Amino acid sequence: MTIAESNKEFLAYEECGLCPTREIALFANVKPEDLIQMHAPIQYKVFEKGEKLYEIDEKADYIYTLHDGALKLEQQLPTGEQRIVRLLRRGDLAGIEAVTAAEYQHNAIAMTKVSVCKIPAKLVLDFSIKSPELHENLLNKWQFALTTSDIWLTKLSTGPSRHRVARLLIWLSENAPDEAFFMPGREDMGNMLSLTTETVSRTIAELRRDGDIELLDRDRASADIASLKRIVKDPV
Amino acid sequence: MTIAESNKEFLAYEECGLCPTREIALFANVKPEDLIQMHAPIQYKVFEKGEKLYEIDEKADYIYTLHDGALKLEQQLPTGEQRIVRLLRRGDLAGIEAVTAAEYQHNAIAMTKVSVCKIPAKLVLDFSIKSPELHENLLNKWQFALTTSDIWLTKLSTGPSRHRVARLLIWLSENAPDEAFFMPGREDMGNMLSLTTETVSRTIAELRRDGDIELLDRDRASADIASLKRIVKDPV
DNA sequence: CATTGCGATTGATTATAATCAATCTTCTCT
DNA sequence: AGAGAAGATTGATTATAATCAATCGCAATG
Repeated sequence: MTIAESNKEFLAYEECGLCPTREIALFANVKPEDLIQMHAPIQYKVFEKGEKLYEIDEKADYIYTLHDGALKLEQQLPTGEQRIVRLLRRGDLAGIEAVTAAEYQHNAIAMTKVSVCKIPAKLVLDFSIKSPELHENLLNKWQFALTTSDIWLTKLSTGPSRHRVARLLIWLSENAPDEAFFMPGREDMGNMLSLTTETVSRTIAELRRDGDIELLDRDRASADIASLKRIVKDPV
Repeated sequence: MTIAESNKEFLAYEECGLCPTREIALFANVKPEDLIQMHAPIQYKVFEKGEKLYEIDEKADYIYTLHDGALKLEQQLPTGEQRIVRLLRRGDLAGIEAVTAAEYQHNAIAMTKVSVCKIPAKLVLDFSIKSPELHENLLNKWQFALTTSDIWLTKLSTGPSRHRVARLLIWLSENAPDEAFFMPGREDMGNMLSLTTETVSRTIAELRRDGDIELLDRDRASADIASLKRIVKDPV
């Protein structure tokens, strides 16, 4: 860990007004005077890869805005199968159910080193009534989560393995500014797509042979998006 | 169509306060004085089986509360596959995205004869700021939709066909007061489970032979829930 | 009452993904 | 640098679901 990175752990934004993630997160457009009242009980935190932010059935008192890194929300079936139901990135909210439900509904696990703001749910609920901006943001975040869920159902859980993997890669590469994007481990990918590790691995290998993707790192890849879209017949 | 049924089409609840679905729907607990202001622009409507309430990319100006019947929300892939992402029943909201988004994100199609209230989205958005009760209901409905979506991902899109079908039947039978519950056609079931019509049909036939379910009607069935739960290792 | 048509079922075959098992790679830790 | 562990890949085989193709059953229709 570099010195710069380790410092991050102790860094706290004195005011949410200075937070670089604010404009894409929950507090976008919230009036400065409201923000000042809110920021005090908010904690800035860092989780290492593999750490758990919260777990299923735990009392849901906080919601988290994600500044950096990737986070998975997973559920488990009595048969033992794992299912990753969402993958969160910069600007996304984890534990949003804390606003309306008593317990968390997923295990939230850092897939990379992750930095978040930990916000008391009660604070959000109270202010969402006072601040129309926050109210609107909250509805937007909720809608976004639901839309994403729909995408996962239609695009990532339907069709042959080759299509599913291609669609996941397309989705991962969206919002990635540069060529490279985060590619989770094969097992995690399998748990997002309802496929086994081996099937995902074989499919990735195939796509590599065909020159559709290139692995840059353990968890970074670049892709020929147009080519991937051709596989799933998406408009390029 | 019986006379009673056809009359329904012309029936309108003069006041939302009298609506039998209110307590489980969007306007639960909303103050009577707020309700009186709101109910005027709300229309009571009936759709026949197969009719479309709205379609994808259509301008989203209304949300619908479902009084009776079953409604599917579906999306389509460029490859032609259909995916049913939600199945709505009494008390559920269709087109909830109208509150925050410009266009509908699904095709909404009646699976049975359906009765709804058609509510201008703008009305809901405006009042959700004035009425804390409506605000809370809206958040709850949103959370419920998301939780359901998660269930569909984990329980209906994961594991072997037998498990998926069993889990769908369990889910369908929940909230069904009596023994009988609504069972969609095989093709629709397939589009909920990412399985083909034939596979669903074979699985249903198997469950019938094993005495786990019984078909009462074209679209009604009763099930030995405990037995189904045993199949998917759910706590009985 | 026969006809039509749609949805459901069943059968035969093929395609696909899961499973079981063995390396191979990469990263970590000493 | 070397040992070990975890993850990824590849191979062989089996299980599972898709596909293609009939047939059946039931309800609506003339």
